[in-house]
Amino acid sequence: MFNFMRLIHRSFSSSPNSALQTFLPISQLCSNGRLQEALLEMAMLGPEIGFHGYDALLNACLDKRALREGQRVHAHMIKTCYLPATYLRTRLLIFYGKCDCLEDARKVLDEMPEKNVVSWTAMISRYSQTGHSSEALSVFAEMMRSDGKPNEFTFATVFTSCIRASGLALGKQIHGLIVKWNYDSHIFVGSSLLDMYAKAGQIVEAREIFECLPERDVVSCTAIIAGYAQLGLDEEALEMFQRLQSEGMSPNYVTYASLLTALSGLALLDHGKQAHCHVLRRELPFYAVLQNSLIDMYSKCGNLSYARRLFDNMPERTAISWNAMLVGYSKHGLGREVLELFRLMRDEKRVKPDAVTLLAVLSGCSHGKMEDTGLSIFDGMVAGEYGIKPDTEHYGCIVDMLGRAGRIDEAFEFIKRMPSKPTAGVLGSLLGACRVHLSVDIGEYVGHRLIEIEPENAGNYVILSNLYASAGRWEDVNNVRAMMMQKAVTKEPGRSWIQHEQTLHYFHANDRTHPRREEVLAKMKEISIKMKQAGYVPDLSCVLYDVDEEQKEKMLLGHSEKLALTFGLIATGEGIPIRVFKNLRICVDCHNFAKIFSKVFEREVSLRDKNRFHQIVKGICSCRDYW
DNA sequence: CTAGGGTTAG
Repeated sequence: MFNFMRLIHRSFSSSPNSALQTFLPISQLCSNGRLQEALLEMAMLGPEIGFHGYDALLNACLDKRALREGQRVHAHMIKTCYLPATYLRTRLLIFYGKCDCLEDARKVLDEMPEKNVVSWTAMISRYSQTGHSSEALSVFAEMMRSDGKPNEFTFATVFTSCIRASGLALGKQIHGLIVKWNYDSHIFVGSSLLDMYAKAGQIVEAREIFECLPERDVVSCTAIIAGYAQLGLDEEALEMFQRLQSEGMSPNYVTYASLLTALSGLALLDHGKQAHCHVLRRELPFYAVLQNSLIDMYSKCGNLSYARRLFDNMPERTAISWNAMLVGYSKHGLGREVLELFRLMRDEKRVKPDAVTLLAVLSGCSHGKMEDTGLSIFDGMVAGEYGIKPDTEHYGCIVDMLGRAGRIDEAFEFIKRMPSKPTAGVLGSLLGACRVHLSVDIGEYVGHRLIEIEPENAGNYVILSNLYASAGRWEDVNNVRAMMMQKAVTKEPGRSWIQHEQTLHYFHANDRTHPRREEVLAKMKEISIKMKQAGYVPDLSCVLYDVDEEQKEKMLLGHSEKLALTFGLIATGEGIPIRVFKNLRICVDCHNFAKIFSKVFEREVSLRDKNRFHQIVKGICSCRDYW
């Protein structure tokens, strides 16, 4: 009896043309992965394939992302005048969406006589995932107009498009809606919502939403970590990472990518290496995103050879991989390496250079003292050679480059030639150059225009007053300071830090907070004598206060990077390299001090400031005194 | 059936 049944069964499945058995075979063939045979079967039949048959076919096509096969199924429905129900139409929509045929998906949606939450949401999220934010929003708007009720799936996806396409205003309105409908404590909705606030720079709001979530998971924690890291609030990012771990969650590869951004910012090489080890030991998927952030971390922590090794071993490099590596060379002032790598990138033709690539290349020319090469690359961009038209940022980069080289007049002319109005950033970098090269006339003009454009930015007042100070125009200095007191918010204070035994030691100018400050000051007194014997002459023009010379010298020795260097000398053993980091640009006097320091105490010194690296060995700096 | 977090720029 048993054998007999099996015989019958076999004969059924081996004679596909008999209309009697169609129904079972199609779905069975589909679930066995035999899609081609199922399609053959389909071709022999009419609308009697029915709901289950079509559903199975579409599922199989979706599984394999088999676009042409799916199109045949769709065509078959039309040819046989089969009228699919909302469910099947939605499956069709999802199929087209996942195959990146968004127009076809949209057509299916438009032609649906009855749309439900799932069909609306599937369309919105597909638009959102492929970066079509404004389309996503317009479908959402249409959904609201036609009385469609969004659910938690819809809200979880819509905030991403809000922030990308239309700023925070719309997002806030929708936020109001979800509070009314009680979706705001849903974890998917909440993490998307907090992410939106974080990306808009409203990190306090983001944190509040995070804290109000009834439960937390890796994704919501990662969202808040990434939010902090993207705003440069690196310590807060680290804190949240520790909290994630202490609450027993396992970081995933996205979490590590964001963590590494924060570690790069703080230049915590040891922690970065630890993170790298964890990733390898826990066998997390080693996606390009993660490798890119490792490349960035190593190069920003001064370890270019590790970065390059990772880069060389990548099986599949994205544009971001190339960009991260280019930026690494650029920050170390290695202009020729930047150009060499850029050439390789263009030769390889696997990925196209993007706007950031060209920015990195131009800034590489800038830091590497190769202005003329930079200018000719810029001309190439204008001529369409790289497929990237220069935007404001590229113009800014050229202004920065010319300014750094002391070609202030050219930089000024260049700004006048810009097709759009110069942004505050562009003017700011020219003002900075005027300060460095003591170009008082142009600096005065630019400075006052900048203050008109952004009166709240304290940095502008500071640089302008410094410029006046170095020209000895103390009355103007006082005027500018008075204006600043009236209008501006306080500027970020300069500080330097150094890592010692798993702790970051921070120093401000004339520090009064560090527990070992007395010891550091005593040591500073001692070494300043040795330094002077070795040829250190304090550069009093770096002091921007109208005080006597003795006072000026004292102020110079109080600079935060000198304190950190001195601490490094006390805290570490002979011959150990000292690595100091500063949140602002390093001053000329401190640079000179560090060079002589490295010679006198036989220490390699590595200094990373806001813009770049200085690797100092035996009194010679990798920047060749050009920065 | 539909959903959230990601790396590079200065």
